Amino acid sequence: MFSKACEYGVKAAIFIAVKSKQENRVSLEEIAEEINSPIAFTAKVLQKLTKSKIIGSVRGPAGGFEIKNNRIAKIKLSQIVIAIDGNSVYEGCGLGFNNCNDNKPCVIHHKFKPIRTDLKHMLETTSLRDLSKDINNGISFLK
Amino acid sequence: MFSKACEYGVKAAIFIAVKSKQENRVSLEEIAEEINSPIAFTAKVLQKLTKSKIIGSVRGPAGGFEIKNNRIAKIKLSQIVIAIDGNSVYEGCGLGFNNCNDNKPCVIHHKFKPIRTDLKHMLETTSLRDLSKDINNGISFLK
DNA sequence: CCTATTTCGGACCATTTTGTCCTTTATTAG
DNA sequence: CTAATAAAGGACAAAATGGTCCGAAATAGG
Repeated sequence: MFSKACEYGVKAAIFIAVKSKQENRVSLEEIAEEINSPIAFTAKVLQKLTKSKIIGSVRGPAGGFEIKNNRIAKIKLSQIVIAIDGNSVYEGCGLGFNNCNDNKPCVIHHKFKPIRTDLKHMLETTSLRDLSKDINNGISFLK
Repeated sequence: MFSKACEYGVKAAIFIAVKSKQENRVSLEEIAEEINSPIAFTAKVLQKLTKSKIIGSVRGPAGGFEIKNNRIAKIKLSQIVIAIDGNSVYEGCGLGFNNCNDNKPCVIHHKFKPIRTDLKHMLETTSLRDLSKDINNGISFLK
């Protein structure tokens, strides 16, 4: 469904949100440790999220990644997915056509449409705040 | 969502179903031409579908691929997807965990579950017959 | 039986994705 | 200013996926 890079990105963003609410910044190493991901590869993913202004980063001692508290509820899963995987999940046709639409549908277009719509809606309405709640409650996990 | 191989597999199976209803067998070349796919790669995909007994194949002159008419309504999209991509679409967690379930859910488990369930249901209830109808009516296309 | 046809199947190549390493750049503290 | 720290970013390596090529095996017709 999503690329590995995107999976790491979502997990990392949630962890950064959790930590940003509590205390301060988190380092790349802490993140990779927490979400059980390869360090250098995770760095690349975080760079994408930083360039997309989804997370903030500060270099040097006591630096790391952070998300301003007032933004945590505003950042939606859709933003992270688009920043990393592009909008293929959104626009992509189930059979890979790029000229498939309501007027000129591929054979499975109408079967896929409602599922895609639901997925899109879910991604656009689920915020980092929603997801970080369960972490604090110990209900869900990241690794 | 699905691999290229799987996309070709679905398209090919639908075309074979359409042709099997009308007349006789179709050759690899005809299939690749019709669904606009690389010939040799399509051959590999068709081999998988043949081994999975989803389609039938006959070698030699006037050979090709076919689906017995009484099977067209019974073959569901889910069978093709599983034969080619495995059951990752079914069991896979949205964040790639392999130990994620209702009791021990990942952060987005509950958000993903209904979407995955709908997708599964759609794949399990959509048959080659359903899909080949629109082709004959000229409503949908394969390339 | 021979030949043409068509799928089967193994080996190989290309591209994309995933992952590593190392140098540069920014920043903080002493 | 210097040293230590941590992200940025380029170059490279490994693995997975997508795709090609060619000979072997099956089969039908003459």
